[in-house]
Amino acid sequence: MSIKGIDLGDVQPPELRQLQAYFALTEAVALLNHQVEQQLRAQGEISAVQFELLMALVKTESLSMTQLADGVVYSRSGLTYQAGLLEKAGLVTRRSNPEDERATLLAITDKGRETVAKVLPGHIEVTRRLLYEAVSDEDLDRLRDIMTRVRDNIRTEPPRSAAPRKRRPGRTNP
Amino acid sequence: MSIKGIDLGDVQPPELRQLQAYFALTEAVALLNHQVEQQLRAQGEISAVQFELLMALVKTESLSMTQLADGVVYSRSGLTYQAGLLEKAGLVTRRSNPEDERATLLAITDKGRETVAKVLPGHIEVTRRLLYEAVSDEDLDRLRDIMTRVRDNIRTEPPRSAAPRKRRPGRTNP
DNA sequence: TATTGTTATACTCTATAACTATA
DNA sequence: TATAGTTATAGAGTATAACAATA
Repeated sequence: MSIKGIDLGDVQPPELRQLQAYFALTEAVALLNHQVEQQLRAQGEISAVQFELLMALVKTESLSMTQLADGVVYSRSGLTYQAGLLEKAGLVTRRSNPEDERATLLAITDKGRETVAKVLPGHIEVTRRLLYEAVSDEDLDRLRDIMTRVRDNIRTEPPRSAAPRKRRPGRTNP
Repeated sequence: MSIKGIDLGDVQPPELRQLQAYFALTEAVALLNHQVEQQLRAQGEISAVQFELLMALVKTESLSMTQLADGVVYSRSGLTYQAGLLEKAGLVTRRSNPEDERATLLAITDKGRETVAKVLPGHIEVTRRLLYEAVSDEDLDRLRDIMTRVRDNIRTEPPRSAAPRKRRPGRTNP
């Protein structure tokens, strides 16, 4: 198989279909993220990352940095940076964990909850218009199942560069 | 419906399912992109954006900046920046279009083709391992169809912030 | 006047490595 | 010694606005 103009040699039809799926996937998500960023910034003055962090905190009341990092793709320093921004904006608090003085516990504030409440309807609106409008309910469930599987697949086996440090005990190799 | 710990008020079950799909989607793609970036950087010293641009040029031999911008999420200046990097690396050439001296035509070089050829097998390998391994052939086709529809849906109607300037004639409003 | 592209600039974000403190 | 987190710093990337040149 060859893509017009270049000899792609080993790219066989199944791989080509995979490439198409991959490009459609990443392009769609890039466009989607772009719009979501705008909406979150406009209505809540937060980024998509910060929204993710707030959503994680909303569900749990208090998380350590490490626990939070498990849900995001960031380096530890990047997370510290974002936590700093959120704290400065009054959306979260940081305190040390009495049971382990090394840890920092993050908790969402009332203002943080307000921000989530303020931003969430618009977020749902945007994703509905851009994502779900083009997708049947059936496909939506399928999409969720597929991507959940993909996410779990990526999260399990391969070395996560987002976690240069092993979080789980029992592993000693770098 | 409420997510533990906060009253999310208007978030009804269907919206909740949508949110779950959205988060799974973006999280999976973020993880995926991360790994792909590493592979491309390691094997070809290019970023994912640059890979996208090269792939677009491989298929067409010559594109203007505007045409290229249509396929990416970038601002014009961002594209100029990336084109500059690619040119400096010797992977593309820039020349002006004889038929419209305003335009800049990009073309991939032999070295650019070599880079694509060098990087593509690894790219396919990574996406296969991370994306397709968790997905049946059937689901893959479905995923491609769904995301293609989503992409087209986003690209058509709403105002694309990536194109602050209208590319198509006949629209005069800012 | 509208369009194509570049430049200058400022800013956001991310990662690496060194560092502190606790377990 | 290993782990949790922060800081310092450097680099990549992006966007905005002003600009030059062509249509």
